[in-house]
Amino acid sequence: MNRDHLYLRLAVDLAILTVRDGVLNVLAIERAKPPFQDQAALPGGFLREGEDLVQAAWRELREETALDGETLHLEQLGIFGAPDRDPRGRVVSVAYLALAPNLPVPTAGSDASAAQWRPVADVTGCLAFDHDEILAVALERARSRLEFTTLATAFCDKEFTMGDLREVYQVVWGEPVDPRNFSRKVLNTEGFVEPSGGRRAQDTGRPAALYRRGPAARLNPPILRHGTDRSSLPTP
Amino acid sequence: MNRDHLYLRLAVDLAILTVRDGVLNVLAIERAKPPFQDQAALPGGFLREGEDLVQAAWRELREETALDGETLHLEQLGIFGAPDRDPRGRVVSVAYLALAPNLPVPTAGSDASAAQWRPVADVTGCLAFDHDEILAVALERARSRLEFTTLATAFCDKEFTMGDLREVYQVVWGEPVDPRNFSRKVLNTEGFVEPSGGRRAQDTGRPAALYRRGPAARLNPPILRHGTDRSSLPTP
DNA sequence: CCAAAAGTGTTAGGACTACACCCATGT
DNA sequence: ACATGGGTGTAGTCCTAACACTTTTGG
Repeated sequence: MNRDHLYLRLAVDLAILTVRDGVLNVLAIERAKPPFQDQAALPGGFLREGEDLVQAAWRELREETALDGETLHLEQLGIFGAPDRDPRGRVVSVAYLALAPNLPVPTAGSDASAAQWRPVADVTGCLAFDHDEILAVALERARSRLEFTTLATAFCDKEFTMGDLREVYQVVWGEPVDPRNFSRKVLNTEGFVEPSGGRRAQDTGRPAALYRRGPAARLNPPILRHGTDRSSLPTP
Repeated sequence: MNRDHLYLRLAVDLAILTVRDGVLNVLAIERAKPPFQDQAALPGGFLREGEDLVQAAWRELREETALDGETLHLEQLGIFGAPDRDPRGRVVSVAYLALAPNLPVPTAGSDASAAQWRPVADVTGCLAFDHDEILAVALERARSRLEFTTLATAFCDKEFTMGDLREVYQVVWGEPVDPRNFSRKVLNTEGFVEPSGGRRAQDTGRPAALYRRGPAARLNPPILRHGTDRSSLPTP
Protein backbone atom coordinates (compact mmCIF):
# COMPACT_ATOMS: atom_id res chain seq x y z
CA MET A 1 0.00 0.00 0.00
CA ASN A 2 1.48 3.28 -1.08
CA ARG A 3 1.27 6.16 1.36
CA ASP A 4 3.28 8.48 -0.81
CA HIS A 5 0.48 10.96 -1.24
CA LEU A 6 2.21 13.90 -2.83
CA TYR A 7 0.94 17.29 -1.79
CA LEU A 8 1.36 20.10 -4.27
CA ARG A 9 0.07 23.50 -5.30
CA LEU A 10 -2.23 24.16 -8.20
CA ALA A 11 -1.74 27.22 -10.37
CA VAL A 12 -4.29 28.62 -12.79
CA ASP A 13 -2.68 30.27 -15.82
CA LEU A 14 -4.53 32.18 -18.51
CA ALA A 15 -3.81 32.64 -22.18
CA ILE A 16 -5.97 35.66 -22.97
CA LEU A 17 -6.03 36.43 -26.68
CA THR A 18 -7.31 39.41 -28.61
CA VAL A 19 -6.93 41.00 -32.03
CA ARG A 20 -5.43 44.49 -32.14
CA ASP A 21 -4.59 46.40 -35.30
CA GLY A 22 -4.58 43.25 -37.38
CA VAL A 23 -2.22 41.39 -35.06
CA LEU A 24 -2.95 38.60 -32.60
CA ASN A 25 -2.08 39.71 -29.07
CA VAL A 26 -1.78 37.91 -25.77
CA LEU A 27 -2.02 39.42 -22.32
CA ALA A 28 1.34 39.10 -20.55
CA ILE A 29 2.75 40.32 -17.27
CA GLU A 30 6.30 41.10 -16.37
CA ARG A 31 7.43 39.03 -13.40
CA ALA A 32 8.43 41.26 -10.49
CA LYS A 33 10.15 38.57 -8.43
CA PRO A 34 12.22 35.44 -9.01
CA PRO A 35 11.95 32.93 -10.45
CA PHE A 36 12.12 34.30 -13.98
CA GLN A 37 12.32 37.87 -12.69
CA ASP A 38 11.73 40.58 -15.33
CA GLN A 39 10.67 37.93 -17.81
CA ALA A 40 7.29 37.89 -19.51
CA ALA A 41 4.72 35.35 -18.33
CA LEU A 42 1.06 34.54 -18.67
CA PRO A 43 -1.12 35.95 -15.91
CA GLY A 44 -2.13 33.43 -13.29
CA GLY A 45 -2.17 32.56 -9.65
CA PHE A 46 -2.69 29.82 -7.14
CA LEU A 47 -5.93 28.06 -6.46
CA ARG A 48 -7.48 29.11 -3.16
CA GLU A 49 -9.28 27.13 -0.53
CA GLY A 50 -12.87 26.25 -1.33
CA GLU A 51 -12.51 27.62 -4.83
CA ASP A 52 -13.57 25.82 -7.96
CA LEU A 53 -11.14 25.80 -10.88
CA VAL A 54 -13.32 27.85 -13.20
CA GLN A 55 -14.01 30.29 -10.39
CA ALA A 56 -10.27 30.75 -9.95
CA ALA A 57 -9.84 31.32 -13.67
CA TRP A 58 -12.56 33.99 -13.73
CA ARG A 59 -11.09 35.64 -10.65
CA GLU A 60 -7.65 35.88 -12.24
CA LEU A 61 -9.23 37.16 -15.41
CA ARG A 62 -11.04 39.94 -13.57
CA GLU A 63 -7.93 40.85 -11.66
CA GLU A 64 -6.01 41.36 -14.90
CA THR A 65 -8.62 42.83 -17.20
CA ALA A 66 -11.60 45.11 -16.89
CA LEU A 67 -14.13 42.83 -18.47
CA ASP A 68 -17.87 42.70 -18.21
CA GLY A 69 -17.62 38.97 -18.74
CA GLU A 70 -20.67 38.69 -20.93
CA THR A 71 -18.83 39.02 -24.17
CA LEU A 72 -16.01 36.69 -23.26
CA HIS A 73 -15.16 33.06 -23.73
CA LEU A 74 -13.26 31.02 -21.13
CA GLU A 75 -12.32 27.41 -21.61
CA GLN A 76 -10.08 24.81 -20.06
CA LEU A 77 -7.01 24.18 -22.18
CA GLY A 78 -5.30 21.40 -20.30
CA ILE A 79 -3.04 20.67 -17.44
CA PHE A 80 0.71 21.04 -17.38
CA GLY A 81 2.49 19.13 -14.66
CA ALA A 82 6.10 18.33 -15.47
CA PRO A 83 7.85 17.77 -12.13
CA ASP A 84 10.44 20.50 -12.75
CA ARG A 85 8.29 23.14 -14.38
CA ASP A 86 8.49 25.45 -11.36
CA PRO A 87 11.78 25.79 -9.46
CA ARG A 88 9.92 26.70 -6.26
CA GLY A 89 8.60 23.17 -5.88
CA ARG A 90 5.93 20.95 -7.30
CA VAL A 91 3.35 23.16 -8.95
CA VAL A 92 0.85 21.82 -11.44
CA SER A 93 -0.77 24.35 -13.71
CA VAL A 94 -4.27 24.34 -15.13
CA ALA A 95 -4.27 26.43 -18.28
CA TYR A 96 -7.32 28.32 -19.49
CA LEU A 97 -7.93 29.94 -22.84
CA ALA A 98 -9.79 33.25 -22.98
CA LEU A 99 -10.90 35.04 -26.13
CA ALA A 100 -11.53 38.72 -25.58
CA PRO A 101 -12.54 41.71 -27.70
CA ASN A 102 -10.02 44.49 -28.12
CA LEU A 103 -10.19 46.09 -24.68
CA PRO A 104 -9.26 49.76 -24.20
CA VAL A 105 -6.33 48.53 -22.11
CA PRO A 106 -5.98 46.11 -19.24
CA THR A 107 -6.10 47.68 -15.78
CA ALA A 108 -2.45 48.56 -15.67
CA GLY A 109 -2.38 49.46 -12.01
CA SER A 110 -3.78 46.24 -10.60
CA ASP A 111 -1.35 44.76 -8.08
CA ALA A 112 2.29 44.99 -8.94
CA SER A 113 1.65 43.22 -12.24
CA ALA A 114 2.08 45.38 -15.32
CA ALA A 115 -0.22 43.40 -17.56
CA GLN A 116 -0.24 44.50 -21.16
CA TRP A 117 -1.09 43.28 -24.62
CA ARG A 118 1.86 41.85 -26.49
CA PRO A 119 1.88 40.63 -30.08
CA VAL A 120 2.06 36.87 -29.95
CA ALA A 121 5.02 36.89 -32.33
CA ASP A 122 6.98 39.06 -29.88
CA VAL A 123 6.63 36.80 -26.87
CA THR A 124 6.77 33.30 -28.32
CA GLY A 125 9.97 31.69 -27.16
CA CYS A 126 10.54 34.20 -24.36
CA LEU A 127 7.96 33.25 -21.74
CA ALA A 128 8.67 32.08 -18.20
CA PHE A 129 8.03 28.56 -16.89
CA ASP A 130 6.48 26.36 -19.57
CA HIS A 131 4.23 29.18 -20.72
CA ASP A 132 5.55 28.97 -24.25
CA GLU A 133 4.11 25.51 -24.44
CA ILE A 134 0.80 26.68 -22.96
CA LEU A 135 0.62 29.53 -25.46
CA ALA A 136 1.28 27.17 -28.35
CA VAL A 137 -1.59 24.94 -27.27
CA ALA A 138 -3.78 28.01 -26.80
CA LEU A 139 -3.08 29.24 -30.32
CA GLU A 140 -3.82 25.93 -31.94
CA ARG A 141 -7.01 25.60 -29.91
CA ALA A 142 -8.11 29.10 -30.89
CA ARG A 143 -7.50 28.36 -34.57
CA SER A 144 -9.45 25.16 -34.33
CA ARG A 145 -12.29 26.83 -32.45
CA LEU A 146 -12.73 29.30 -35.30
CA GLU A 147 -13.19 26.41 -37.70
CA PHE A 148 -15.88 24.60 -35.76
CA THR A 149 -17.57 27.13 -33.50
CA THR A 150 -18.91 30.66 -33.54
CA LEU A 151 -16.30 31.84 -31.05
CA ALA A 152 -14.81 34.34 -33.48
CA THR A 153 -17.53 36.68 -32.22
CA ALA A 154 -15.87 36.58 -28.79
CA PHE A 155 -13.04 38.60 -30.34
CA CYS A 156 -15.42 41.26 -31.58
CA ASP A 157 -17.30 44.07 -29.92
CA LYS A 158 -21.00 43.79 -29.34
CA GLU A 159 -21.67 45.08 -32.83
CA PHE A 160 -19.35 44.23 -35.67
CA THR A 161 -19.20 44.16 -39.45
CA MET A 162 -18.57 41.18 -41.64
CA GLY A 163 -15.14 42.64 -42.26
CA ASP A 164 -14.36 42.77 -38.54
CA LEU A 165 -15.29 39.14 -38.21
CA ARG A 166 -13.31 38.17 -41.25
CA GLU A 167 -10.27 39.97 -39.91
CA VAL A 168 -10.42 37.80 -36.80
CA TYR A 169 -10.22 34.72 -38.96
CA GLN A 170 -7.36 36.10 -41.01
CA VAL A 171 -5.34 37.19 -38.00
CA VAL A 172 -5.85 34.06 -35.93
CA TRP A 173 -5.30 31.73 -38.86
CA GLY A 174 -2.57 33.82 -40.42
CA GLU A 175 -3.95 33.31 -43.89
CA PRO A 176 -6.18 35.35 -46.19
CA VAL A 177 -9.90 34.61 -46.36
CA ASP A 178 -12.02 35.39 -49.41
CA PRO A 179 -14.47 38.15 -48.40
CA ARG A 180 -17.22 37.05 -50.77
CA ASN A 181 -17.33 33.42 -49.78
CA PHE A 182 -16.78 34.21 -46.11
CA SER A 183 -19.77 36.49 -45.95
CA ARG A 184 -21.95 33.88 -47.59
CA LYS A 185 -20.82 31.09 -45.29
CA VAL A 186 -21.44 33.13 -42.17
CA LEU A 187 -24.88 34.27 -43.28
CA ASN A 188 -25.86 30.77 -44.38
CA THR A 189 -25.00 29.39 -40.93
CA GLU A 190 -28.19 29.87 -39.00
CA GLY A 191 -27.69 31.54 -35.64
CA PHE A 192 -24.08 32.59 -36.20
CA VAL A 193 -24.85 36.31 -36.53
CA GLU A 194 -27.98 38.42 -36.52
CA PRO A 195 -28.29 41.74 -38.34
CA SER A 196 -28.52 44.61 -35.89
CA GLY A 197 -30.02 46.90 -38.49
CA GLY A 198 -27.29 49.52 -38.26
CA ARG A 199 -24.52 50.30 -40.71
CA ARG A 200 -21.02 51.63 -40.26
CA ALA A 201 -19.14 53.82 -42.72
CA GLN A 202 -15.40 53.34 -43.07
CA ASP A 203 -12.76 55.66 -44.50
CA THR A 204 -13.79 54.62 -47.96
CA GLY A 205 -16.15 52.27 -49.69
CA ARG A 206 -19.67 51.16 -49.12
CA PRO A 207 -20.76 51.15 -45.47
CA ALA A 208 -20.99 47.68 -43.96
CA ALA A 209 -24.00 46.21 -42.21
CA LEU A 210 -23.64 45.65 -38.48
CA TYR A 211 -24.28 42.31 -36.82
CA ARG A 212 -24.64 40.89 -33.34
CA ARG A 213 -23.70 37.37 -32.36
CA GLY A 214 -26.42 34.78 -32.72
CA PRO A 215 -27.41 31.90 -30.45
CA ALA A 216 -25.58 29.11 -32.28
CA ALA A 217 -22.39 27.74 -30.75
CA ARG A 218 -21.26 25.17 -33.25
CA LEU A 219 -20.67 25.65 -36.97
CA ASN A 220 -22.20 23.04 -39.18
CA PRO A 221 -20.76 22.86 -41.74
CA PRO A 222 -17.43 24.11 -40.41
CA ILE A 223 -15.36 26.87 -41.96
CA LEU A 224 -12.06 25.14 -42.65
CA ARG A 225 -8.69 26.73 -43.07
CA HIS A 226 -6.40 25.57 -45.83
CA GLY A 227 -2.73 25.83 -45.04
CA THR A 228 -2.95 23.33 -42.24
CA ASP A 229 -1.15 20.06 -41.81
CA ARG A 230 -3.95 17.80 -40.76
CA SER A 231 -1.87 14.66 -40.39
CA SER A 232 -1.25 14.98 -36.65
CA LEU A 233 -3.75 14.69 -33.84
CA PRO A 234 -6.32 17.47 -33.77
CA THR A 235 -6.44 19.81 -30.83
CA PRO A 236 -8.57 17.83 -28.40
CA MET B 1 -0.44 39.83 -0.92
CA ASN B 2 -2.15 36.51 -0.59
CA ARG B 3 -0.22 33.78 1.15
CA ASP B 4 -3.09 31.34 1.03
CA HIS B 5 -1.27 28.83 -1.08
CA LEU B 6 -3.53 25.85 -0.95
CA TYR B 7 -1.81 22.48 -0.88
CA LEU B 8 -3.72 19.56 -2.28
CA ARG B 9 -3.39 16.08 -3.73
CA LEU B 10 -3.62 15.24 -7.40
CA ALA B 11 -5.37 12.08 -8.52
CA VAL B 12 -5.10 10.50 -11.95
CA ASP B 13 -8.29 8.74 -13.04
CA LEU B 14 -8.70 6.68 -16.18
CA ALA B 15 -11.69 6.08 -18.39
CA ILE B 16 -10.59 2.97 -20.28
CA LEU B 17 -13.01 2.03 -23.02
CA THR B 18 -13.35 -1.04 -25.17
CA VAL B 19 -15.92 -2.77 -27.36
CA ARG B 20 -17.09 -6.23 -26.26
CA ASP B 21 -19.81 -8.22 -27.98
CA GLY B 22 -21.26 -5.18 -29.64
CA VAL B 23 -21.44 -3.15 -26.44
CA LEU B 24 -19.28 -0.29 -25.24
CA ASN B 25 -17.52 -1.24 -21.99
CA VAL B 26 -15.54 0.71 -19.43
CA LEU B 27 -13.04 -0.66 -16.94
CA ALA B 28 -14.35 -0.18 -13.41
CA ILE B 29 -13.19 -1.21 -9.98
CA GLU B 30 -15.21 -1.87 -6.89
CA ARG B 31 -14.09 0.34 -4.03
CA ALA B 32 -12.88 -1.76 -1.10
CA LYS B 33 -12.80 1.08 1.45
CA PRO B 34 -14.72 4.23 2.24
CA PRO B 35 -15.53 6.66 0.88
CA PHE B 36 -18.02 5.16 -1.58
CA GLN B 37 -17.28 1.65 -0.29
CA ASP B 38 -18.56 -1.19 -2.52
CA GLN B 39 -19.45 1.32 -5.20
CA ALA B 40 -18.08 1.22 -8.72
CA ALA B 41 -15.42 3.74 -9.69
CA LEU B 42 -12.94 4.47 -12.43
CA PRO B 43 -9.45 3.13 -11.76
CA GLY B 44 -6.97 5.72 -10.64
CA GLY B 45 -4.52 6.77 -8.01
CA PHE B 46 -2.49 9.61 -6.63
CA LEU B 47 0.35 11.33 -8.40
CA ARG B 48 3.74 10.41 -6.93
CA GLU B 49 6.79 12.48 -6.29
CA GLY B 50 8.92 13.26 -9.32
CA GLU B 51 6.34 11.71 -11.61
CA ASP B 52 4.99 13.32 -14.74
CA LEU B 53 1.23 13.26 -15.27
CA VAL B 54 1.33 11.04 -18.35
CA GLN B 55 3.75 8.74 -16.59
CA ALA B 56 1.29 8.38 -13.75
CA ALA B 57 -1.53 7.66 -16.18
CA TRP B 58 0.48 4.93 -17.91
CA ARG B 59 1.47 3.46 -14.55
CA GLU B 60 -2.14 3.23 -13.43
CA LEU B 61 -3.07 1.76 -16.76
CA ARG B 62 -0.46 -0.97 -16.46
CA GLU B 63 -1.50 -1.71 -12.91
CA GLU B 64 -5.08 -2.29 -14.01
CA THR B 65 -4.68 -3.97 -17.37
CA ALA B 66 -2.26 -6.33 -19.02
CA LEU B 67 -1.49 -4.19 -22.01
CA ASP B 68 1.45 -4.16 -24.36
CA GLY B 69 0.90 -0.46 -24.77
CA GLU B 70 1.71 -0.40 -28.46
CA THR B 71 -1.83 -0.81 -29.61
CA LEU B 72 -3.32 1.65 -27.16
CA HIS B 73 -4.29 5.30 -27.10
CA LEU B 74 -3.97 7.48 -24.03
CA GLU B 75 -5.01 11.10 -23.94
CA GLN B 76 -5.69 13.82 -21.42
CA LEU B 77 -9.39 14.45 -20.96
CA GLY B 78 -9.46 17.35 -18.57
CA ILE B 79 -9.25 18.25 -14.96
CA PHE B 80 -11.98 17.96 -12.38
CA GLY B 81 -11.53 20.02 -9.27
CA ALA B 82 -14.77 20.85 -7.50
CA PRO B 83 -13.86 21.61 -3.88
CA ASP B 84 -16.13 18.90 -2.46
CA ARG B 85 -15.59 16.15 -5.00
CA ASP B 86 -13.68 14.01 -2.48
CA PRO B 87 -14.84 13.84 1.15
CA ARG B 88 -11.31 13.03 2.34
CA GLY B 89 -10.11 16.54 1.51
CA ARG B 90 -9.14 18.63 -1.42
CA VAL B 91 -8.28 16.30 -4.26
CA VAL B 92 -8.11 17.46 -7.86
CA SER B 93 -8.38 14.79 -10.50
CA VAL B 94 -6.73 14.68 -13.90
CA ALA B 95 -8.80 12.44 -16.13
CA TYR B 96 -7.33 10.44 -18.97
CA LEU B 97 -9.09 8.64 -21.77
CA ALA B 98 -7.77 5.28 -22.97
CA LEU B 99 -9.06 3.33 -25.94
CA ALA B 100 -8.18 -0.35 -25.78
CA PRO B 101 -8.87 -3.44 -27.89
CA ASN B 102 -10.99 -6.17 -26.39
CA LEU B 103 -8.53 -7.64 -23.90
CA PRO B 104 -8.88 -11.26 -22.75
CA VAL B 105 -9.66 -9.85 -19.30
CA PRO B 106 -7.99 -7.28 -17.06
CA THR B 107 -5.59 -8.72 -14.48
CA ALA B 108 -8.23 -9.50 -11.92
CA GLY B 109 -5.81 -10.23 -9.10
CA SER B 110 -3.87 -7.00 -9.18
CA ASP B 111 -3.93 -5.40 -5.75
CA ALA B 112 -7.20 -5.51 -3.92
CA SER B 113 -8.97 -3.92 -6.86
CA ALA B 114 -11.33 -6.19 -8.73
CA ALA B 115 -11.15 -4.36 -12.03
CA GLN B 116 -13.54 -5.62 -14.66
CA TRP B 117 -15.25 -4.56 -17.85
CA ARG B 118 -18.72 -3.15 -17.32
CA PRO B 119 -21.13 -2.09 -20.03
CA VAL B 120 -21.22 1.68 -20.00
CA ALA B 121 -25.00 1.64 -19.78
CA ASP B 122 -24.80 -0.37 -16.54
CA VAL B 123 -22.54 2.01 -14.66
CA THR B 124 -23.65 5.45 -15.82
CA GLY B 125 -25.27 7.17 -12.90
CA CYS B 126 -23.79 4.80 -10.32
CA LEU B 127 -20.13 5.80 -10.15
CA ALA B 128 -18.31 7.12 -7.11
CA PHE B 129 -16.99 10.68 -6.74
CA ASP B 130 -17.66 12.71 -9.89
CA HIS B 131 -16.72 9.79 -12.10
CA ASP B 132 -20.07 9.88 -13.84
CA GLU B 133 -19.17 13.30 -15.12
CA ILE B 134 -15.71 12.13 -16.18
CA LEU B 135 -17.21 9.17 -18.01
CA ALA B 136 -19.65 11.41 -19.84
CA VAL B 137 -16.81 13.61 -21.06
CA ALA B 138 -14.84 10.51 -22.04
CA LEU B 139 -17.71 9.16 -24.11
CA GLU B 140 -18.27 12.37 -25.97
CA ARG B 141 -14.55 12.70 -26.63
CA ALA B 142 -14.33 9.13 -27.92
CA ARG B 143 -17.27 9.73 -30.26
CA SER B 144 -15.68 12.87 -31.56
CA ARG B 145 -12.30 11.21 -31.98
CA LEU B 146 -13.85 8.63 -34.26
CA GLU B 147 -15.12 11.39 -36.49
CA PHE B 148 -11.83 13.19 -36.95
CA THR B 149 -9.06 10.70 -36.27
CA THR B 150 -8.09 7.12 -37.05
CA LEU B 151 -8.35 6.13 -33.38
CA ALA B 152 -11.07 3.60 -34.05
CA THR B 153 -8.22 1.21 -34.84
CA ALA B 154 -7.14 1.50 -31.19
CA PHE B 155 -10.28 -0.49 -30.32
CA CYS B 156 -9.32 -3.27 -32.73
CA ASP B 157 -6.84 -6.10 -32.60
CA LYS B 158 -3.70 -5.91 -34.68
CA GLU B 159 -5.56 -7.34 -37.65
CA PHE B 160 -9.19 -6.52 -38.26
CA THR B 161 -11.83 -6.60 -40.94
CA MET B 162 -13.75 -3.67 -42.29
CA GLY B 163 -16.72 -5.05 -40.38
CA ASP B 164 -14.79 -5.02 -37.11
CA LEU B 165 -13.88 -1.40 -37.66
CA ARG B 166 -17.39 -0.48 -38.64
CA GLU B 167 -18.75 -2.16 -35.51
CA VAL B 168 -16.54 0.13 -33.42
CA TYR B 169 -18.16 3.14 -35.02
CA GLN B 170 -21.65 1.76 -34.57
CA VAL B 171 -21.13 0.84 -30.94
CA VAL B 172 -19.39 4.04 -29.89
CA TRP B 173 -21.77 6.26 -31.82
CA GLY B 174 -24.83 4.19 -31.04
CA GLU B 175 -26.13 4.54 -34.57
CA PRO B 176 -25.97 2.35 -37.68
CA VAL B 177 -23.33 3.00 -40.31
CA ASP B 178 -23.79 2.06 -43.96
CA PRO B 179 -21.30 -0.74 -44.72
CA ARG B 180 -20.81 0.19 -48.37
CA ASN B 181 -20.08 3.85 -47.91
CA PHE B 182 -18.06 3.20 -44.77
CA SER B 183 -15.71 0.83 -46.54
CA ARG B 184 -15.20 3.32 -49.33
CA LYS B 185 -14.50 6.21 -47.02
CA VAL B 186 -11.96 4.26 -45.00
CA LEU B 187 -10.16 2.97 -48.08
CA ASN B 188 -10.16 6.41 -49.71
CA THR B 189 -8.48 7.92 -46.65
CA GLU B 190 -4.81 7.40 -47.32
CA GLY B 191 -2.96 5.87 -44.41
CA PHE B 192 -6.02 4.92 -42.35
CA VAL B 193 -5.67 1.17 -42.93
CA GLU B 194 -3.35 -1.06 -44.91
CA PRO B 195 -4.35 -4.44 -46.31
CA SER B 196 -2.53 -7.24 -44.51
CA GLY B 197 -3.17 -9.68 -47.33
CA GLY B 198 -5.05 -12.19 -45.22
CA ARG B 199 -8.75 -12.95 -45.13
CA ARG B 200 -11.04 -14.15 -42.41
CA ALA B 201 -14.12 -16.30 -42.88
CA GLN B 202 -17.15 -15.74 -40.68
CA ASP B 203 -20.07 -18.04 -39.91
CA THR B 204 -21.60 -17.19 -43.23
CA GLY B 205 -20.97 -14.99 -46.19
CA ARG B 206 -17.97 -13.97 -48.17
CA PRO B 207 -14.73 -13.82 -46.15
CA ALA B 208 -13.53 -10.33 -45.34
CA ALA B 209 -10.12 -8.90 -46.12
CA LEU B 210 -7.89 -8.19 -43.13
CA TYR B 211 -6.29 -4.83 -42.49
CA ARG B 212 -3.70 -3.28 -40.21
CA ARG B 213 -3.75 0.30 -39.01
CA GLY B 214 -1.95 2.77 -41.25
CA PRO B 215 0.31 5.70 -40.38
CA ALA B 216 -2.29 8.49 -40.65
CA ALA B 217 -3.61 10.04 -37.43
CA ARG B 218 -6.14 12.55 -38.66
CA LEU B 219 -9.08 11.94 -41.00
CA ASN B 220 -9.41 14.43 -43.79
CA PRO B 221 -12.20 14.56 -44.73
CA PRO B 222 -13.78 13.46 -41.46
CA ILE B 223 -16.37 10.70 -41.09
CA LEU B 224 -19.28 12.50 -39.48
CA ARG B 225 -22.06 11.01 -37.44
CA HIS B 226 -25.62 12.08 -38.01
CA GLY B 227 -27.82 11.86 -34.96
CA THR B 228 -25.82 14.49 -33.15
CA ASP B 229 -26.94 17.79 -31.78
CA ARG B 230 -24.18 20.05 -32.98
CA SER B 231 -25.56 23.22 -31.45
CA SER B 232 -23.48 23.05 -28.27
CA LEU B 233 -19.75 23.41 -27.88
CA PRO B 234 -17.75 20.59 -29.39
CA THR B 235 -15.65 18.42 -27.18
CA PRO B 236 -12.55 20.54 -26.73
C1' DC C 1 -30.21 -23.08 -54.66
C1' DC C 2 -30.52 -19.79 -50.81
C1' DA C 3 -29.13 -16.68 -47.11
C1' DA C 4 -25.81 -13.59 -45.60
C1' DA C 5 -22.00 -10.70 -45.60
C1' DA C 6 -18.32 -8.24 -48.59
C1' DG C 7 -17.64 -5.10 -51.89
C1' DT C 8 -18.66 -1.97 -56.56
C1' DG C 9 -21.26 1.34 -59.55
C1' DT C 10 -24.40 4.98 -60.07
C1' DT C 11 -27.07 9.04 -59.38
C1' DA C 12 -28.88 13.18 -57.39
C1' DG C 13 -27.86 16.79 -54.23
C1' DG C 14 -25.18 19.88 -51.25
C1' DA C 15 -21.08 22.63 -50.39
C1' DC C 16 -16.85 24.56 -51.83
C1' DT C 17 -13.53 27.49 -54.72
C1' DA C 18 -12.77 30.89 -57.84
C1' DC C 19 -14.02 34.65 -60.16
C1' DA C 20 -17.10 37.95 -62.84
C1' DC C 21 -20.01 41.27 -61.58
C1' DC C 22 -23.00 44.92 -59.17
C1' DC C 23 -23.67 48.36 -55.00
C1' DA C 24 -22.68 52.34 -52.15
C1' DT C 25 -19.81 55.56 -50.35
C1' DG C 26 -15.64 59.30 -49.86
C1' DT C 27 -12.60 62.20 -52.54
C1' DA D 1 -15.19 59.97 -62.41
C1' DC D 2 -12.79 56.69 -59.71
C1' DA D 3 -10.87 54.05 -56.06
C1' DT D 4 -12.28 51.13 -52.36
C1' DG D 5 -14.57 47.93 -49.67
C1' DG D 6 -19.36 45.50 -49.23
C1' DG D 7 -22.09 42.11 -51.22
C1' DT D 8 -24.52 38.67 -55.10
C1' DG D 9 -24.52 35.31 -59.02
C1' DT D 10 -22.71 31.46 -61.29
C1' DA D 11 -19.90 27.42 -63.20
C1' DG D 12 -17.09 23.56 -62.33
C1' DT D 13 -15.61 20.32 -58.96
C1' DC D 14 -15.60 17.49 -55.05
C1' DC D 15 -17.84 14.81 -51.53
C1' DT D 16 -21.73 12.53 -49.85
C1' DA D 17 -25.98 9.64 -48.94
C1' DA D 18 -28.76 6.26 -50.71
C1' DC D 19 -29.43 2.23 -52.96
C1' DA D 20 -29.30 -1.19 -56.93
C1' DC D 21 -26.25 -4.66 -57.96
C1' DT D 22 -22.40 -8.15 -58.13
C1' DT D 23 -19.17 -11.41 -55.58
C1' DT D 24 -18.04 -15.08 -52.46
C1' DT D 25 -18.71 -18.05 -48.98
C1' DG D 26 -21.56 -21.75 -45.67
C1' DG D 27 -25.59 -24.60 -45.33
